Amino acid sequence: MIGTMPRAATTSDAFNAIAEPRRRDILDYLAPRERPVGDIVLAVGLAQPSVSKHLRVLRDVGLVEVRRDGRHVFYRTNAEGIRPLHEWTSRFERYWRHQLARVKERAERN
Amino acid sequence: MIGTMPRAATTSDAFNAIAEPRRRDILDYLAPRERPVGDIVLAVGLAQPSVSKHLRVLRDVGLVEVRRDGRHVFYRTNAEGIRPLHEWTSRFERYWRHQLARVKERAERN
DNA sequence: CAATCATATGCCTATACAGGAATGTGTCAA
DNA sequence: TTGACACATTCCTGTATAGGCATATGATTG
Repeated sequence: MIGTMPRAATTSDAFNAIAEPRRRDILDYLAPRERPVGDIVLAVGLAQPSVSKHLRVLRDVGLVEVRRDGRHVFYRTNAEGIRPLHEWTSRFERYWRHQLARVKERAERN
Repeated sequence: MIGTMPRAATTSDAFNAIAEPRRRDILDYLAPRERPVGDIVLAVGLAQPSVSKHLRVLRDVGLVEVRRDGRHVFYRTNAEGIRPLHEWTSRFERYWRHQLARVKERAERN
């Protein structure tokens, strides 16, 4: 049998990958520029193995890219991978703008 | 003991809630206007209990709101809940714009 | 009140983590 | 080659699903 359909793998797509807060922390930290794993460990305050595992997930879904330089491994964000997420959320942008407009409108009537 | 720290609950925040594709389907379907559960069931092609459970999650994180009218329960999106997601992804927007610019640049040199 | 429609909730199971601890792997210096 | 440094991977465990199925709940009508 195929069995049931549990929660999807974190590596199934960017949406699942960024559901984890620490992975967003990592991406935030990497946003300005590439960093070696050791720096990421210090920045996010997690154990090194945990960080490596998170980086593995981010790498599998294409949210980060890797470059090796001697003993150091540098990670950098691949913003292109975040784009689908941004585009999906953009679909609803107009709605909160409308809401904001309504709120303002009400405020101005007082 | 507190135990280990497994994957966060889907109801912990919007990021976790929308990690599930069917929930995004539901939000997409609700985007234009409110709908009763029965219509959502037909639209997403899931069993009614599954849909109700997804709606429950979306409701718990504030991504949808409910209105009851007789036997029918109408759900509508609360775009405000998607906003944090949009804003988080916006942080990286400039990067893919830069990438796009670089790609264009290369193309124009040929 | 009974029957029915529209939803919601409970139970069960296979699956997928996330972190901790220990260990493996690759690279460089002496 | 040996030791140290920088990361990656494996194993283990408690927790959190997502869907199927059965059932409970709320509202409407006869």
